[in-house]
Amino acid sequence: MNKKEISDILEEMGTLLDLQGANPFKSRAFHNASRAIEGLGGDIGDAVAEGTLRQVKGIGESIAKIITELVNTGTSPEYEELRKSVPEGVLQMLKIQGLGPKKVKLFYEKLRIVSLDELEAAARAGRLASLEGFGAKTEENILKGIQAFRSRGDKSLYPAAEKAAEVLLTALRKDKGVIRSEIAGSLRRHKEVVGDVDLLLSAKDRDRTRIMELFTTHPDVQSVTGSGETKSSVVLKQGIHCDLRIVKDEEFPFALNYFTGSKEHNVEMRSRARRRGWSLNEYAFSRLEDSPAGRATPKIPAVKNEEDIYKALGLSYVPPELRENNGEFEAAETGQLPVLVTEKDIKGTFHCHSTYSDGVNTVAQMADAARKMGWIYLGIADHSKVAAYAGGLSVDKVKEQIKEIDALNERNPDFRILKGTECDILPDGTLDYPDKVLALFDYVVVSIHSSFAMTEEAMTRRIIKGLKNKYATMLGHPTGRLLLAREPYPVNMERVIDAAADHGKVIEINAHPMRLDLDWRLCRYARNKGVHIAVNPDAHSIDGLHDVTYGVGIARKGWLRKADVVNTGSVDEVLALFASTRRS
DNA sequence: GCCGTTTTCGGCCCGACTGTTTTCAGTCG
Repeated sequence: MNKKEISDILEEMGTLLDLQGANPFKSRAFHNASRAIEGLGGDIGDAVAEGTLRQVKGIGESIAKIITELVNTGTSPEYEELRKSVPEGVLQMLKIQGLGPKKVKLFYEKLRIVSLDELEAAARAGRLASLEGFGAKTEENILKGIQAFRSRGDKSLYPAAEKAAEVLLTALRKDKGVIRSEIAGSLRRHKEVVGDVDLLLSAKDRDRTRIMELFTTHPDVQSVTGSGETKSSVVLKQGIHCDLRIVKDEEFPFALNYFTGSKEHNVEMRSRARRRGWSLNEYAFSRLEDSPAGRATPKIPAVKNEEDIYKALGLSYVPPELRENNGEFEAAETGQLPVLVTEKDIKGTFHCHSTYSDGVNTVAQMADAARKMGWIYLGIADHSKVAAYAGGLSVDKVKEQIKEIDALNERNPDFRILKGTECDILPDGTLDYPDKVLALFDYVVVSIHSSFAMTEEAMTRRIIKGLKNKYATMLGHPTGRLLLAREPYPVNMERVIDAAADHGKVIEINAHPMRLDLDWRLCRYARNKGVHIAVNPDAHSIDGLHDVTYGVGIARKGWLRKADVVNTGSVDEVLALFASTRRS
């Protein structure tokens, strides 16, 4: 059992204790332990074997015992006992916005509701209003919440799906029979949320069965929903659906193109092939029987890779992220497609949390992980004082953190930790620290965490006022979609971007795993206005740094080049840009 | 359940919002 699985089980145990109405501090201990394990560097198996678990803050005698059992046997009596106490459907109800353990417990105990379907029926029938403290409005909100949950479905966020896909591909590539292999589908197109993972590989016919078996028996596979010679489908332990297709190597470019999509892009590709007298499918180009009258069908060119397919159709190579039939064909025809920013261009990032506020790793650990990713700087931007729930920093703490960062920088001259803050924009548009405190930082990320129920006009003014502060550098999670489950707060982003352009401020693409933010249209709008864009993971742990991939995807879909992204610059370039944001 | 002593018990993050109340509990970030 790995770190993630242990952390998830501890989290679930905490939730189950909440549902039982156990001592809230006990349940919190489990939630804390879950976070502690998540932030643990190194292998959990090693920690158990070396007996160093108890040294981790938040892990005491009882939880250390549970973790040891989980690692050694795959389960634990305490966990099994807790699971038995609550039907599975009850846990699902907690995923509905606005429902917490207290209300769910009430539904379960008073009305014997044990599934989302039953909850929905009860809300429709007005049976929830019979409970003390519940009324029509609550029922309405619950129905809305269920609908939102269902429409969201069992989709996964990009970073999680990408990680799962890489693990499988790495395992499959070890088989000598695998010639070429690639992630396909919406994941390759870098969609923010993906429904399932498509893997494609090429191999000789005689190797197919063996490779398929390697796939369906992989340790990450929970259940096999279909298996054949050329296609198998499984559900992974993370709940992600995953398909594997195996084709002949000469078919690989066509299959990769076809299964990458999008559907709209494929339709246009095929129609362009037809105009040349060819037919295009997932295996090959072929000559049309009835080619366009009066014209000789051109010879079908040899295709070795995807680039060759585009070349044959008179197009430059279209990166997967742009394949939406959204202007990419026109640009590819005339050689206007930009060279897009890549993950390798990223030299660091700015919006990360540490143990000073609600992160699980120390500043030093975060910096060390960033260095190992090949970055040359990392900006720490912990919460400001009003965000008490997240351990927002008092002014004294700010000074303490700055001192620590200065000391770390002195010791490691080859890596730079940048001093930032994620400062709340208060309801009246002022910032949560006075100017003389803001002046202490290298840069200031301003963002909204409270009072979401404003009119669009009021919210837009609030954000623009916050952003216009002399010390504000960058707008954090800009489109207000704080959670997948939550509707974005009302804001006119075009006006905010215009204001950022006028005052030389930066807009971030926030890539927190639970957040869907600046979408690619706004990204493109900002670029066209000359606004600088930063790709930030909003990482709360060393693993969270990986989520920068999410923002890179959005940047690519917004047609951003390396030069458009702030964090492709050197330390000096970045600091100079940040200094320039203070002129206004 | 964990932590850290003022060292084996007592404290553990808090302010705003919502829907229901008429003084507050539950949820969220």
